[in-house]
Amino acid sequence: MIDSFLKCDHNGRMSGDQRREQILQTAVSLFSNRGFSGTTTKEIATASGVSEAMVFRHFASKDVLFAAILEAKMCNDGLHTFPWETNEALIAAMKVKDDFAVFYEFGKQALEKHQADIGFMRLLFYSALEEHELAERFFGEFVKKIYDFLGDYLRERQNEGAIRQMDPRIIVRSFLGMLIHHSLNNILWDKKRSILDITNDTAARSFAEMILCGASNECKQRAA
Amino acid sequence: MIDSFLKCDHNGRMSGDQRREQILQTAVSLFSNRGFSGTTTKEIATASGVSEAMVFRHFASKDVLFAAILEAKMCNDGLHTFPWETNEALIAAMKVKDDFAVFYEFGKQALEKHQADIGFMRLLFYSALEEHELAERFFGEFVKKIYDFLGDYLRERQNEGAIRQMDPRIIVRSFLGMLIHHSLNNILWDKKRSILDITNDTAARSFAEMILCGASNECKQRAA
DNA sequence: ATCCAGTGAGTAAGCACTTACTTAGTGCAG
DNA sequence: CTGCACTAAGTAAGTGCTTACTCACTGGAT
Repeated sequence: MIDSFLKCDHNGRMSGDQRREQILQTAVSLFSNRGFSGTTTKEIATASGVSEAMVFRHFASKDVLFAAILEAKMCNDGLHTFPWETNEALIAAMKVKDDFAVFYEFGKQALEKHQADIGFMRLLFYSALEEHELAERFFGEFVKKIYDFLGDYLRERQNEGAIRQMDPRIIVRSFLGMLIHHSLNNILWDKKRSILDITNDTAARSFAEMILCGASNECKQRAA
Repeated sequence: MIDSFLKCDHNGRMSGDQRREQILQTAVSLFSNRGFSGTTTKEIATASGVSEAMVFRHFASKDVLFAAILEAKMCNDGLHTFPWETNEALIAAMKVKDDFAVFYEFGKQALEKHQADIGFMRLLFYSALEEHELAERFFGEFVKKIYDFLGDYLRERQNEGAIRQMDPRIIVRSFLGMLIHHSLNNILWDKKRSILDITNDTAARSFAEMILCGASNECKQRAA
């Protein structure tokens, strides 16, 4: 149990579970860099330091390997832990109805999560383009719930007169748009941040400010 | 010249130029649906109604075919015609400094362009993930100029006191984020629009309103 | 008779996946 | 503690099929 953690030599013989996990991680990295059809089982084997046959001993087919990755990513990588379940600053901000803090905390956590798992982000996009299961499940099990959660909060604040009367889902789409597009720029289009190089904190702050002003009752910008 | 346009029968014998163009269009569709490595030359040939050999008569290799697509897309599909060069409502709005109309017209045109060429959008994303040349060129030759253009307009309006003092590139990123994320939802993640089903007009109107309120001087949302 | 769009039948390399086999670790009877 | 049966980790060398790409050839229009 304990000393299985110490076995970090990738060249030697591993236990079945260890090797399986290692092949899985290698495959995540390769799939996220080159896509499903752009990655060969030979490459996965070589990068894992084993022969191709070992890949097929642990995963019956390339498709099964991909499915195992989905399962692992959906279970481990906090897809079932939502921001409002763990982020205490966010929970506190919601209790006292500090709208700015709510959006700021939510945004910052999202941006940091994106940055921490670029591989998962890329995998998600590949999955969406190639219409693999991951994209659909991610959308159904995660994104929809975010719309519900933020939408509910906004509706509550609308009833209290704090926020302008409009479809709250449009506000959520706008805010998520800012966050995800910003991350996408950093990950995919402008890795060197030549156009805009700001910290996650500045970004979250700015986006929260803008979305709140945009949704506030005070602003008299034409609604016609 | 003229009657070459009339030859629409895909089965018969075509002129070299016609066939080349047809193979190109077929390839665009297939690459955008399955990605580069997910599409075979055989598929392209069959879908074009010719033998594989014909594909290689017109394009020396699969890579050359892809490069030809990039060239065609960059030249034809309005990558060198910017919104502010053709959209008269936008030009007029800028003259009279009707900020809402500027963002509304810009946004609506963008959303409609995205919707009209889903294939190109998908190709762009595949290119970005697979780090093909298209993504880089598109970003350098198109996106950067949009940042410059909208940024310049916003800076001007800041000097006139109409817009709050903040980095105008953050405003541009927020606005483009709303637009592109919305299109991406419709194209990639939520094709059936189960979360949010609004017209391009409603979307452009809402986003323009929100970005302007968010950037206005009036709103007193916390800046700390 | 001469272009030239178009083909059938290839080739060599690469693909996912399998087989037949070897080696290293483990428990346990003597 | 040793030796041996048993199992699990690992491989080399394939399988048949697909891939990108080639070439000698054909038939219809000018």
